[in-house]
Amino acid sequence: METQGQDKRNDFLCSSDFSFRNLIYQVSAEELPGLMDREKLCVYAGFDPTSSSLHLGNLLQLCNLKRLQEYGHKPIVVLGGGTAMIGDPGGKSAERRLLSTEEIEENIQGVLPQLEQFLDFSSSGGTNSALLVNNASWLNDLKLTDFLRDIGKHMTVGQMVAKESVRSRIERPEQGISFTEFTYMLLQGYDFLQLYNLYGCRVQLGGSDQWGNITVGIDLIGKIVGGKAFGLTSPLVVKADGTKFGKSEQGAIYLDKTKTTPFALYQYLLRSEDEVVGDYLRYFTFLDRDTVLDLDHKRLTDPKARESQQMLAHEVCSFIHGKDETEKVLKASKALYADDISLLTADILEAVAADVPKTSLSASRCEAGLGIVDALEATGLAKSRKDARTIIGQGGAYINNSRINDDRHLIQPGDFLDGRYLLLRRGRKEVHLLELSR
RNA sequence: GGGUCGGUACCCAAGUGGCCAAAGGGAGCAGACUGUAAAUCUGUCGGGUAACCUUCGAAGGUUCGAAUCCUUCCCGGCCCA
Repeated sequence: METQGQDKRNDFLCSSDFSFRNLIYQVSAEELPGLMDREKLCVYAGFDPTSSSLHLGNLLQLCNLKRLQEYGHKPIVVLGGGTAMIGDPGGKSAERRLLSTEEIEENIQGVLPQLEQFLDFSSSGGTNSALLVNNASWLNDLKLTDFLRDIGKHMTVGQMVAKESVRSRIERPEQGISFTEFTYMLLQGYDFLQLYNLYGCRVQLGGSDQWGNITVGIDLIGKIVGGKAFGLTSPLVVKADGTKFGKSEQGAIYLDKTKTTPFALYQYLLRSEDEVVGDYLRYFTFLDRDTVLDLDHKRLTDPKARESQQMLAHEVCSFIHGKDETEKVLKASKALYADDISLLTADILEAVAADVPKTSLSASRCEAGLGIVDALEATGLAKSRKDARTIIGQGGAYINNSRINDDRHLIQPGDFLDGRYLLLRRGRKEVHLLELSR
């Protein structure tokens, strides 16, 4: 439940904590883990503002930075205002659309406060308070000729083409890769060099797809200033079926509560599969080793209790949205998915109104009765009227947790709890609140 | 530039004048079983209550009738230059 204090953490070595959590996929040198235990390092991870909010896919590196900060290392968050202008080919099967400077600026405005929220940037953090920098500050004014002479000269095309991110695109001629994206790795390498020179930053973190980009930086630091830098990548986070973690059918799960409600985030995590929830607990929570092992054990002996899932959802939701919000969401989740209909009251719905998708409805609109089919379609729970009818026919439509089997069913003002709220549900997962306005 | 094969619904892929809103598989969605899990099984899977409407790379044409035949164009694979 609670994040561990410094005292307890010191019982464990930083590197053994990282290996316990399976956070180390690749390291550039065997000596890095030892270094993590003996010295206070400066480490960085970059985030390109390609969207106006961070999403679950960014969470692992954020957690890693925070974890390292708690072990006394100094984290630097690099906001990729410059690299976002170019676009990372890594992990993409096709060339991506260039973002306009306006879009990037807008995204920065969204992402900046989020980054600031997860790490300790205050001076009270001492010598290892976190630092946030935007690589636009050195990339955007970089002269092309300087760049080509100072950086480009140190990399051969052969090395660059050999990188997985580039090769996978070149090998598919129908995709191809533009010179622009081909250059991306050099910019990221240059970032590392800058951070090394400016802050003495010697370690870069990233997902396993960042390996090629990270090694470019290490090479540049070695060749240009004769320095020794390191890279550490974490495994790709996947779901039980092997697809990427953090994406729902509707798209990415965002950390911004206006884009993905805390309720939706909580529900997403709560539905984690048994096979992977143990990994997630290690990656995304700050629970100590014993607690994690205990949860592993309980999951084997009493999987029905789903303690791991609940803990995961609770911890991550608290980390992102705070404890108060999480308590509300917890209450909402219990009530909305309760088998016992009596638990569903107007008060509960009122409390969760902000967390659940909601549509207001004028009283006059349903005086004469609003068809269930229309309601499902209007709220977006069903993508068409036909879809709505199909769901009802299959027994997947619920009003206030009671199944509706008749597609001609009319919603009456009296169906609204306390005359105000009505809960519409599709299948097991999707809910939508109807609010009666007077 | 020449030759050749191809472009079908979210993806893969059958269909080669009417029985085609279009086989099959995957994904998705719903249900059963469970534990708001996985696996499995069932149903569904362009839109419309229906009559019917819109779809098979694009535009034209032939025909009572076209995804299927013809013409032009666009895009891709492979081979040759």
